[in-house]
Amino acid sequence: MNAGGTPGPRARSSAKTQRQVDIRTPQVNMTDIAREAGVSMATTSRALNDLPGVSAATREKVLRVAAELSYVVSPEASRLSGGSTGRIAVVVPHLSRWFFGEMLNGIESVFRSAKLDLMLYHVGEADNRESFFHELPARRKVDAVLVVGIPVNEAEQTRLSLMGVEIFAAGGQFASYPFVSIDDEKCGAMALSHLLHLGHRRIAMIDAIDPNAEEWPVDGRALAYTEAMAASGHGVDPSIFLRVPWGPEPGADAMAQLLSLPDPPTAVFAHSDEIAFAALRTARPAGLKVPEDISIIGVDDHPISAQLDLTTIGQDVLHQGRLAAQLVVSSLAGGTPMPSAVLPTRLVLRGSTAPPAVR
Amino acid sequence: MNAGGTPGPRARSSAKTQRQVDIRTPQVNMTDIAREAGVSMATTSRALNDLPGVSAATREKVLRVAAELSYVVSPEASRLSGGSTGRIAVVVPHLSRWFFGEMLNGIESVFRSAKLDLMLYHVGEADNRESFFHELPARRKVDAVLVVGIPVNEAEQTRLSLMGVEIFAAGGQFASYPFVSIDDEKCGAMALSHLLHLGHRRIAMIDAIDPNAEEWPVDGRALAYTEAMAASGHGVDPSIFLRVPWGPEPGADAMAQLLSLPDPPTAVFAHSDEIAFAALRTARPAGLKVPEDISIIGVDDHPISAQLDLTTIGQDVLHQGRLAAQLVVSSLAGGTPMPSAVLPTRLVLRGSTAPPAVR
DNA sequence: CTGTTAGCGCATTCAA
DNA sequence: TTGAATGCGCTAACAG
Repeated sequence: MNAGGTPGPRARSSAKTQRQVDIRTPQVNMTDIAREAGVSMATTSRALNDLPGVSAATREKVLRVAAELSYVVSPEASRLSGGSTGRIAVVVPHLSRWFFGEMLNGIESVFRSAKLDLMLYHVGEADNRESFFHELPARRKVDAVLVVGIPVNEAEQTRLSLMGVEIFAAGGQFASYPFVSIDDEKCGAMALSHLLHLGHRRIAMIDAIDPNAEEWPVDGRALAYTEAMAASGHGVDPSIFLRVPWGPEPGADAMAQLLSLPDPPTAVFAHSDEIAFAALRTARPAGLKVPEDISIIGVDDHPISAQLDLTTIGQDVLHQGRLAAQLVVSSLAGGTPMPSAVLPTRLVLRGSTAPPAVR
Repeated sequence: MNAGGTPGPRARSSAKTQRQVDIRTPQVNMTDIAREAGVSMATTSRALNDLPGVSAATREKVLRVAAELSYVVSPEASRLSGGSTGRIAVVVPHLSRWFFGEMLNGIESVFRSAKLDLMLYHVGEADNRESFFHELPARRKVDAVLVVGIPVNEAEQTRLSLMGVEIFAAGGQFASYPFVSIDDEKCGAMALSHLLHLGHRRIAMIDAIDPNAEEWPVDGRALAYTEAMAASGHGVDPSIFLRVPWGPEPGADAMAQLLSLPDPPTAVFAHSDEIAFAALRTARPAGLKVPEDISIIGVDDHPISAQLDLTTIGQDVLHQGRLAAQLVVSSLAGGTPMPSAVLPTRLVLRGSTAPPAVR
């Protein structure tokens, strides 16, 4: 009976939050724009979704009306009825480090132009990581997951793909799912090659490890270090191969430790620029000049590195982010999948490295 | 006819992306768990949503079955049927600057524990800004918008509130909507007070302006500078009050310009630490020692500031982010609204400031 | 305390 | 090329 034109259940009496009145602007829905455009909902839907089977004139009219009423499809309803969510989850292990901000920057720009919404998730500790992989994919909250800088283990991969969510990676390591990154080993090799060519023999490394991660096979940069040292015939001296948690303090402590050695290194390869900054900062008060007394090289080409005159192995993080996002977009679009990409790194020569002082 | 037990419309032939087969794991839905638990969907829903009116036994049984089948309610369906979206839009003007990363960090942590999803939007240029405010609010994509570091103009506010989306701000300025920030004027006053107390008379400011913004009433830090200089009786010399675009290069250029003056300043107040870094970096090659020849003070207490021994006006960005997010959460929860907050700043005394050299 | 019923807004068959 | 009808999975009245 009430199927006629009566208000019906539309006027919900606002269950829990007894608000004054439900003054919400009447939400424009597809029915409205269909009526306004003088066509059926089916046609409206087709026009809006750019599907075939709609005359140009009709489509244009629908789009115009939709624009006028500033209508946007409800992602919930669209989703429920079988479409995609139009959302991508981006998972990062850190938010206040330059590298991840830059990645987000690149990723966001691509998603924005593809009209995809970016859902940001910060997974640090193991527990929230577990809850992330458990909860997020559930019920298809997103169409895909793009993880930045961290590995996804087997179980997590399985869970995601079971839920129909594709995985992509940026800035991590080579993975079984599509990814974009640099070659950390080559990166390390470049740094070591530079130092060795300068004539350094006693080269230290301050490697940064993530206490929360236990799955990355081996840190490529550290691997390159040990290999290069071994290959050069100098061998790896454990006392100058330090692995510390990421951060300024641990980095500074490691540097101090190196400098206090009876036979300190003449050069230091820092896992990343931010660690190198700490090393630079520690060398000076210790009475050492960079690069005269000790050379320091980092990785990233952080914006501040130029200001500190730090020699580094540069990578184009923004580009990695963009490329990874494009990987996602193109894959979702369904065309031929883009291949994973390994981006080049480059030696950025500045003033923090020089030949060792003659003894 | 096909209403019986035939595959029916479930086995969609995947319109655009002719995938191999639709091998998706059969999604468990509420109907399944209701059947399995031997109760109705309504009861199941109530049990799952922790609503009253369900016997303890029944509830437990439902929860157990749900757990066994690792079932999670579909947020889409749940929302469609009348709830909120559970999503908050966070709008930032920059992504690769420390300040914004730290803000995101704080914000994300609160949203995560409140089980809200964070949708990240980067609005830089005016055009994408316009499209953001035009597209986003429509159709309840989010329950609220938290803007970081930028103002929202009247039109944008109107548009959002019309769509039933509440606005909140973090790290910006005082606004008509709920916000959390520091007092930029007081912040500037602290810096100036410090320099004046040290005995500086000729104090420069390198202010960073955002070329894209035109709406912030007046930059509080710059205002404090001009006021303090005027109040101290030294007046404002336009030749040492520089306003440049944010960034290392503009900052360095500004510093170089100051140093090339016939009567260079003895102290520099930089809009933010990152500008101060550039200033530090520029002073040295020019043959000036910091702080002996020139004092430099920044704002933020960026992690690298400690390493560069930069005196600065510190602010707790992480806390601002958290507080702002809590503002959103509590408001959405519907209880008594939390008040806007102005967080304190502090003088972080380091080695880049000292009394001016006696002439 | 529990089940029945009716949509939420949209995409998608199928028939026209 | 279009329209009418159906259901996506769930919540919220309303009865029992």
